[in-house]
Amino acid sequence: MPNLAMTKGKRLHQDTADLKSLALALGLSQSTISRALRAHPGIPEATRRRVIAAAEAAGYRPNARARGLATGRTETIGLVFPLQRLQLPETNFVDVLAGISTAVTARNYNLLLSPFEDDEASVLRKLASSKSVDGVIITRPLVRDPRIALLNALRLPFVVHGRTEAQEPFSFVDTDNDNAFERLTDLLLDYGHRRIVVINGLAQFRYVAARAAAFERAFAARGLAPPPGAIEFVSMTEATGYETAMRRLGDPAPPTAFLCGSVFQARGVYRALAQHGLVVGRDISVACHDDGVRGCSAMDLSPPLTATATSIRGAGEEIALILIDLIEGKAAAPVQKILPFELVLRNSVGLAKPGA
Amino acid sequence: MPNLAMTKGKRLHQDTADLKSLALALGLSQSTISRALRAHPGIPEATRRRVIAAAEAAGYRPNARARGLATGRTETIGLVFPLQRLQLPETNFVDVLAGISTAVTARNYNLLLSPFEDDEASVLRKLASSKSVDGVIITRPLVRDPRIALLNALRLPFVVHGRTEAQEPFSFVDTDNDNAFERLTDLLLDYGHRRIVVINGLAQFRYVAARAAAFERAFAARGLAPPPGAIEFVSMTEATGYETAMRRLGDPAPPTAFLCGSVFQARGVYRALAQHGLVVGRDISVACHDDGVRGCSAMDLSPPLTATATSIRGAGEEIALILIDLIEGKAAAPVQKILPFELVLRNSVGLAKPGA
DNA sequence: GTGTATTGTGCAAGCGCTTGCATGATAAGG
DNA sequence: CCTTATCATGCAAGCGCTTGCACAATACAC
Repeated sequence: MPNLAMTKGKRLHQDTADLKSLALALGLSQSTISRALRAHPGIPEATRRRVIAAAEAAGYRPNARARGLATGRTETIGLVFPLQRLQLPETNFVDVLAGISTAVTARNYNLLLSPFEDDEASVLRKLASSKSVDGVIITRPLVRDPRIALLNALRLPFVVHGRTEAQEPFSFVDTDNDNAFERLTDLLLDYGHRRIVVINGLAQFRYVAARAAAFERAFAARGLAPPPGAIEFVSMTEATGYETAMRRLGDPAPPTAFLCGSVFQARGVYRALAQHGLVVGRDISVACHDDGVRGCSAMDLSPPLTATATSIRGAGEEIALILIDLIEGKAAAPVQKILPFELVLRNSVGLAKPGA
Repeated sequence: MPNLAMTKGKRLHQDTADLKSLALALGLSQSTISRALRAHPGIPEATRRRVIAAAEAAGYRPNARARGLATGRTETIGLVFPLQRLQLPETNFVDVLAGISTAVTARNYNLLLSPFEDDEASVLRKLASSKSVDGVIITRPLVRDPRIALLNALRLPFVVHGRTEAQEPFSFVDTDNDNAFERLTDLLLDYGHRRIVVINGLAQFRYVAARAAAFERAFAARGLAPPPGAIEFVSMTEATGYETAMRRLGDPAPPTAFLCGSVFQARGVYRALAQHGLVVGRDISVACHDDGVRGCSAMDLSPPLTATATSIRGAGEEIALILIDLIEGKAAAPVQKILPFELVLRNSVGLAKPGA
């Protein structure tokens, strides 16, 4: 009887490394091997060790498909996203992805990337009905997002990166946008600014709406109303930040402060201000929210930019961990986590000019 | 007998959407359904239509695991990469990933992301023996890369992004680094430059070695020898470009031209030159290779940078397409493709100062 | 009308694993 | 020494699909 355990070393004999041959080689049944490998109770320590040693030597790894078929699990999670988000230069998506990758690796899961061009729903349906993943992550919820209902109907575990309005419960991880923007607005108000322009994101996203509301709340809390047209709903890019700032600086009563949704936009604002010969922190103030995107830190602008800081990568990790917990039954249905932020004061905010 | 084909519409009844129930509902055997769905010959058009309609109505999609187990295929390819490449800000990896994603989506395959921390070999082994993918993509080959032999031994189809020395045949897609660098060097030589500093990548990678050799070849072709210490083997970042340029500008006989491996490095060089009050294209020349990384184009520097241009995203697409062809038997074993480049002349290269 | 193709469909055996239940062996209890 | 609990292991039935082969029905030839 060939003892696979003895043939370790240089040779790779994956070809025959299935349960059956292992069983044959060890003189045990497939069930025993399987249980030993999974550390099921009832298998004596000695046997287990023997099995594990043999498996290792043979380079045995259970066939994922067969295992999946038998268990109904794939130990794979899916990340569903618009293909475009990998193509645009200015995005925090890669950071989220990095976080997810880290968590998935740590938990020994696989990550299936499911980009879509325009029909996200059908990708989700396919993932669900073909049972290629145990759960999915979806991102950037709209203000009212139909995916929640769909995924619930499909009974596919999922975690959303971001919140949304929905009848039904769902799990999400989100930045504390509301409080971050209220805090930033408060700060600017404290410094005497009233003519603040918010360079926000596109209106269809929930987080954008939340930020707008937070901005208004901060004003309202002091019995003030934000100036009309204070909030600009534009994309999250340097170019847009630049254009918007340039345009608003031409206002009859130009803003004394800009509040940006991302460091990308803030960069553009800085460029516009420089072009106008305005010194940030002295002539005009800028603050923003900083997701901690790689290579685009509020700290690296000059002057360094006052911002609410969070780690979008950390969010990615959190999301994946929660999804896996959900899948493994280690957590119950709606896990809702709002990540804290930290306000980091730097030199980009100063007192509003008295005359302004 | 319930006719699933009639119950189309709002209801989602994925729960029972397996072959067996479909067969039952249609009064056909599972084999027939399976064959009809896969357009096997011998199934009359009429039956096929009926089956497809019913399947669609029922939201049926074959269970990927079961199908995989039966066919030995998963229609999934793996991308194996150091987790780190998703964490660093300056990388062309995301662009490659975008290209791969595009191709994979177009060919209706899935993409499994397999990051590793340090032990790539064991990830590859696992992928192979657990049969979770039909093939893998590996990147950035070393000068002599053990992965080739490993993957061949594992009999896992694979395509390498980049070339390497190897006894055995293997498939790859690579930029034409050799000729691009020879061409760039030629250009600088034409302009009279001799004291050129090459800011290359880290020496362990094959493409770095190829570029160094190309540089020397261009000199040799004119019976010249490059100045000693001409080639700097450093990382591909702005910071490194800056530091290296600063250092070399302090040479007793400072370079009259810099040749950079990436736009990232070139940016750093520009910064260093500006700091020295040198005008690019007049006082000193710079050229580089431009992979077309999102958000980091040679065109956007000022002055715009003369460069050999390729599309790293296109390379990603190509790689995935070739791997899929290989898997599907549409291509035979070693497919080796070297992507062309285009030399784009801009304003960053001028004549070497006579006295220099 | 018989013989042979051709056509449409089904049977059943896997694919490689997990797992409920059964079984034989050993240990413990009286 | 027999009974019962405990332990270590195996049997066999799936999981949901694909596919080689067989078969019945129909079409065609003569």
